Amino acid sequence: MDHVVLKRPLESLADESGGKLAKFENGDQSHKSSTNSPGQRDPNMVCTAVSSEESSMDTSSRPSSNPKDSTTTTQEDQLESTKVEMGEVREENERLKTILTRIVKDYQSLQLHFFEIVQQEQAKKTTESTPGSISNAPEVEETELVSLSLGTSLLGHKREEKPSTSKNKEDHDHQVEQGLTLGLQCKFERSSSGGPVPNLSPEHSFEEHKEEEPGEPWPPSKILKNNRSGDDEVAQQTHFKKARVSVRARCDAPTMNDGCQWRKYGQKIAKGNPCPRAYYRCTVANACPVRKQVQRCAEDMSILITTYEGTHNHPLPISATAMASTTSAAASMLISGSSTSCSSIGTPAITTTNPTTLNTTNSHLNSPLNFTVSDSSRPNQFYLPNPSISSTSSYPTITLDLTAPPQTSSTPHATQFNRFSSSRYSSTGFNFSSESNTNIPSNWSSSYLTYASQPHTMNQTTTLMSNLARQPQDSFFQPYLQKPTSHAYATATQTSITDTIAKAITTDPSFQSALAAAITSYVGAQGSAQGGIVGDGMKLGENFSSAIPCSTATTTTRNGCASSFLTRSSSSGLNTQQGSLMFLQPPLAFSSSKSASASPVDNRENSN
DNA sequence: CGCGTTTGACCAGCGC
DNA sequence: GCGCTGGTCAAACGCG
Repeated sequence: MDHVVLKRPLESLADESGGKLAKFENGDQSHKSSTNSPGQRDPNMVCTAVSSEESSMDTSSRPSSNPKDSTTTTQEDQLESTKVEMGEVREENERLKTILTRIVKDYQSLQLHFFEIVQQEQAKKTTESTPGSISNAPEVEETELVSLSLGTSLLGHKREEKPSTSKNKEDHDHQVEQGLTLGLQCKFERSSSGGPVPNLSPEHSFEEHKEEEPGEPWPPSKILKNNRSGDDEVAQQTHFKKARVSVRARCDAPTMNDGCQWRKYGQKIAKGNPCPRAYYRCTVANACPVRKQVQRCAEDMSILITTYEGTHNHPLPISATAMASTTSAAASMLISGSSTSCSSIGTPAITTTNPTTLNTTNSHLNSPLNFTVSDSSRPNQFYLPNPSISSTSSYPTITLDLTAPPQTSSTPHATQFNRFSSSRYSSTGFNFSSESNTNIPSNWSSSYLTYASQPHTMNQTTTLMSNLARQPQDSFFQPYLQKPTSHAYATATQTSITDTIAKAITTDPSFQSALAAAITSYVGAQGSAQGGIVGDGMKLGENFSSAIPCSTATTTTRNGCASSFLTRSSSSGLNTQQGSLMFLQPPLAFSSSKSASASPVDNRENSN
């Protein structure tokens, strides 16, 4: 009955968040009853059960008015306990309201701080830049403003300004091309142009995502066509299916053991790589749309490139949730960038020779991942560890680089997180189950990966989640921060803004807090959007985004935000594993108590 | 015999 | 229209 505490805070947050969270909540309500399997428990579902219990209690209390009813005593007890719980709920509501207020304040300070920094950078740039190189570009005079919006205010009138600034679609597109938009509700305004450039409001961006990423990204239309089913989903998934998450890791085995069961269904020699590319599909569930491609890097045979496509539509083994959540989060963030820059902007190729592998400057965060966003539709735009992988692909791909690639980052911070250079994955290197942590690089095993076996380390878990969210954010900022103008300017802008963001993140705790909250919320929202149609299990991201708005994640240990919820959820009788999973697997189905023991496939992979 | 892998064929998308 | 390439299918094959 402790779970009853959870729902009210969610609702109160939803109310205070101006409907966005409420939307998620409702979205969840709309389908969770039919999608949660009996064995799966999540806060919302539990709360639903509690609610129904309460309602049933109400109905049953009518006959209890009969003094002769022998159940009157027990019902009164239940009523009293419910009242007590309601009191707890109110307390929790107050607590969460306070948290939310703090978030808003953080966000506001963040926004002000960032504006200041950007203006300083712009002033610095105009004084330092050589007039000859970029003075010909009219965009030099532009002032770029990045707004990291947490989904509050501002947006209404921003939207209203849209029609006035773009007289027709062409103009609109053109402006959007020049005004840069980011996945995390970033806007760039051109002060010289007078009017604000159409930007992505959070609502807009979320709505877009809901339209474009309604659910699982797979199966492709072709497959569904063959299956003669789900025509509507085909149309809905057409865009999102293109999101890919590629993982580069040193691995001796033919494939990484990521905890899922895979069946090989094909093998091809890809152009430009003597090593064959193997195609696997997930066999955990019959109709699971997830595919993965495994290929050795042509340049370094010890590097295994595993590319994941799709979202699992079934509960995952514990051992698979870490990788799945990682890839899903990355895909979500990629999609956020793709949908805002590709779909909305419809921008042509933005070229730069600078790779965009980026790393956060927060060295203390211990995040080991290098995130690379690649989209071959934009030639030479991204760091492509293996051209054969994505040079001809039409899929936007985000690469999680767990190796130590050549230091080609455009920022000086890139070397800080390449700590895997000496770590070679064994065949079980990606077995995220609790038993195999010894094979995992210390960075992961000590923080991110141990969540499955140590749910009580929630601080570590949430911290790493935010790292995961923050780091790629930085990287996929870059492609869209560039303007389709001169290469020199694009590079300068890119570096400048990246440095600006990095500086802001590293110097201002409020910035860290607010940005982490924004990203984690966004990731959660993405997860919600994806999970909306997937159907199985709850949409974990909802809980993450709505229940821990300040998740603050990164700063959980510092300011104690969200600790209340986390503590509760982990101590409220939930399966501890689930409790831990809840915050790390936004887009994925809830895993039941399925054993993490290796499947036959796992064994096979392990044995190799 | 069941299950998974292998491998050649087929199809679709894309560029020339 | 043609060729190239990526992706998938499905029959053949191997293994336990």
